[in-house]
Amino acid sequence: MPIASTRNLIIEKADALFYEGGFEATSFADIATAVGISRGNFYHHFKTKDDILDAVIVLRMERTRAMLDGWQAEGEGPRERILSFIHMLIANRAKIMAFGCPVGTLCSELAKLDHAAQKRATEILGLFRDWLAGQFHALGAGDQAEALALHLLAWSQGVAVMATAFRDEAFICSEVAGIERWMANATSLSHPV
Amino acid sequence: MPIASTRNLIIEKADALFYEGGFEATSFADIATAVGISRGNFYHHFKTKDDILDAVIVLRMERTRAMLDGWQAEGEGPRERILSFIHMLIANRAKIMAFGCPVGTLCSELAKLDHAAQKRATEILGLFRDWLAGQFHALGAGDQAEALALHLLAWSQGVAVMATAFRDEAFICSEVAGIERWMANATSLSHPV
DNA sequence: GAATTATTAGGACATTTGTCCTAGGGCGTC
DNA sequence: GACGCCCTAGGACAAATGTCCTAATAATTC
Repeated sequence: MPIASTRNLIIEKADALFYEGGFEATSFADIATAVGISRGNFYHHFKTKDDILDAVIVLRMERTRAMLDGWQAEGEGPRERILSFIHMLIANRAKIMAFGCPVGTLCSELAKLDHAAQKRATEILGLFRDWLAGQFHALGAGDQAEALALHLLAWSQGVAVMATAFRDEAFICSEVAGIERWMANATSLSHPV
Repeated sequence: MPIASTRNLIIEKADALFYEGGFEATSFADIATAVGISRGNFYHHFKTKDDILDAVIVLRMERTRAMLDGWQAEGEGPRERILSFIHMLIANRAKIMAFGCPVGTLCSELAKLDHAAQKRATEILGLFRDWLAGQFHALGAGDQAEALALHLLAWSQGVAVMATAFRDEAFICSEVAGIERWMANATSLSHPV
């Protein structure tokens, strides 16, 4: 856990505000107010808004890596690890219904803004993809591992978008159940989708 | 086809700009420039930015309804109609890779902005859901029809998000092929997912 | 304790934002 | 030809935006 320096506080609050309100709609003033510092102080830590975005992406990458490493170290099998990933949809359902998936919505927004950081944001999705591919590989999926990983990522992204649009908690649960059924079906894993 | 009045031109351009740049990031000036009129003229047609958004949503609803009605009238069976829906992912892949799904990204953005129009935007997704549910019902899915419709909608939304993030055309194609396989499998249709 | 650096507050700056007003031009109707 | 009405241009307006400067304070180093 990093020290609670002003800089880290800014990144923390910016992370939440970018998630809950979007990058474009969140202003310097919003973040400064949330942190409780003056706008002038802000400039000492971050020269531009894009610099904050970069820092937020770095933070999210570190947290994602830490989360994946944590699941990896828990000692259970790849099937259980994949379920840990999927159950994020349940654990974070309230926030997902309100704001969507933090990574997916950021990638979408940055794509529309034609923002240089979009590539880096996508790398977070890449972390999930590679980690999931590793799990599927361990399950014996062979060269289908990455395709299965991408498919599962897309599935969860779709659930997040729909859950946000319809504010439908039951839908999240039924889709997660569907993924669990899909995971339990060994045949599906050698023949993707 | 509506007449090309200034008002309709504004809605048309706003529709494209909202899609390609996002609602929040698109300004009055952007739309006025795209249409080729002065900002003052603008106000005569739309009092607020939200009014334009409403008009854009109405336009998209009409176009969606027209598209669905068109597929309905083509005389083929429900299975072919559902495939028409899915093949939008292929037909619009260039735009989807650049800007995502017009409806999904709008719903996500409006959710973050806590915008009053989010509900209306979601109704466009509702049109697709109800139409798809009708097709699944015609396929004999019974009371599973709506669940299947939501699942397929989520699937396509997920593909759109991933395609945007990774700019991956091959992924779109392979997922569409997966959906076609899923559609061809009658067993899946009585046991969703 | 002095010197240097890091951090802070407050505000300036030009630009852009959404919104709104006014004045005039083009139009058809009496 | 005069009237009224829709449409248009241009700009005014306060507020907010990202960016940047200066001066004062706090912390660290010697």
